[in-house]
Amino acid sequence: MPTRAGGKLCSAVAGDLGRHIVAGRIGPGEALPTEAALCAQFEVSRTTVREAVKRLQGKGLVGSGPRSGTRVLATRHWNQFDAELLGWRMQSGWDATQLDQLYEIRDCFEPRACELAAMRANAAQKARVRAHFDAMAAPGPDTERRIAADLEFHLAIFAATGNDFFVSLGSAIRTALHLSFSLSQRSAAFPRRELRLHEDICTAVERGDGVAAAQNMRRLLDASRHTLGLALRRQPESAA
Amino acid sequence: MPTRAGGKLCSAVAGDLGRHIVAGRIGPGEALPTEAALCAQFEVSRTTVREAVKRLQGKGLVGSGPRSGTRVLATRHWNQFDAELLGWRMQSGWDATQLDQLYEIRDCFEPRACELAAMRANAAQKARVRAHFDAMAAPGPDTERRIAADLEFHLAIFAATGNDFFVSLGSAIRTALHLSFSLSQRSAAFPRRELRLHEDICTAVERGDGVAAAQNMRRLLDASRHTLGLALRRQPESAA
DNA sequence: TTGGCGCATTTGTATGATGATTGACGACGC
DNA sequence: GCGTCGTCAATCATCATACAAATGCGCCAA
Repeated sequence: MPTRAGGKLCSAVAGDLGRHIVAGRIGPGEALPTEAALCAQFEVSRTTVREAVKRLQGKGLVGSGPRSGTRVLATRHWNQFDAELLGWRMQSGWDATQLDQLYEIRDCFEPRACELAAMRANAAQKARVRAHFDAMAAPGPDTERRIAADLEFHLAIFAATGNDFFVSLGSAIRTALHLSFSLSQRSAAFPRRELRLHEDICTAVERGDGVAAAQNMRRLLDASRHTLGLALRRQPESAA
Repeated sequence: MPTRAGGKLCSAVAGDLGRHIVAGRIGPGEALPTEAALCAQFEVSRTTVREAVKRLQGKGLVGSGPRSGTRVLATRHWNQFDAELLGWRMQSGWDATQLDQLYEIRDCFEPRACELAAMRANAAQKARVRAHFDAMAAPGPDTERRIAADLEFHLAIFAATGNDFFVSLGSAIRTALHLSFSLSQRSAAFPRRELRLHEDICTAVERGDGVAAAQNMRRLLDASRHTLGLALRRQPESAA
């Protein structure tokens, strides 16, 4: 298997620079050190520095030009759905506001993804969703594996939509989901309600009941928010 | 202003490779030509080739490793929300299925974005939305400018949500929106209904009426779909 | 004051060389 | 005959150096 992330040094430099940028230590509009300075700072060759910077360019973090140096672009140019970028943001600290924004996004597309999955999933896709639920529900002390199963459960639903954009969204927030799953300490006290909601989603998808699947996903997101102690900014339509 | 896309040659090579890949001319799992071959093919140096490949790596299109060469990754690794990637996909042909997938995503995000914008936008943000609507509604033969105003209208709504993810989504699908706007030939026969719906959205946002804003955006998306001759996969809740 | 021009700095591109990693193939032992 | 292990070679990763191009800044002159 080819190394997905490419080389090592280059990735390390890109990661270091990326983390510095997303942490705000080099504000938008400011220039990065010159290539020569970066070479000295990281003790690597100019080739490596340039390849690292090219990675950041591809994510919309920086733009460069002769004489003006390499400058951090405004955040609106950043590709917030880039998996690496999200990872860097998380590692640089992740406050309640950012987590709230993430849930706002999940609110948008996860219920809808459930609905589409229920409407379109074939037998194999449904089986995968069920399998990941089973792995999640299985008793045992292996918290890490349960979190992984939870994550795969959500990703399987995205895959079942048959829409590449949903799949991509899933990959993008994979790390973020992993964080939020980890945050809710569910080792011993996995909320029974959340587990039940997962099962309800699973069943609804298998039945092809899109409305129920979406509804249960909304409830699950609300429950997850509650577990994390976040405010409910969304109007709970279960009240309507 | 620094050149946002970075260099020229490097970007050209990355674009050529990217287009080839998204067009499926180098299927997932297949290997790209070796660096030496690419140098010969594009008549550039290895430095340029490697920097271009690094850009593609950053987008999840390819992964590389010694001896195995640089291989195209499975589409699930691709960052579908990358603006450049979307642009390449469009330039490589854009069939009804892909356009439909795009609208499925817009269905998820845009109504909710309208709702949030209505709930949170400050005076300046509301003014920007209104200004772009005015530019769009202004009479005149300048179709291109009207399309640009339409695009900015949607982006302004994303910006007004105050959620970075929405902003990023806006940038990501910017090119796609531009295409879909262009597809619906609205030079002379700009559908009056769509214009009206834009105004309704604008007014609802100004009033702070999130529900109405979202509802009107749903109608606008449906109308836009209709204009493009796409099937309505979504259950129109206006019937409920 | 203002206009243009030149220069220095920084990025962009090219080239050649060396090292590190890994997949494949063949040799060897069981 | 089969499996394991070591060698080999292909390919990417990194480094070092050199030159070209572009552009912001300051200087100079009108």
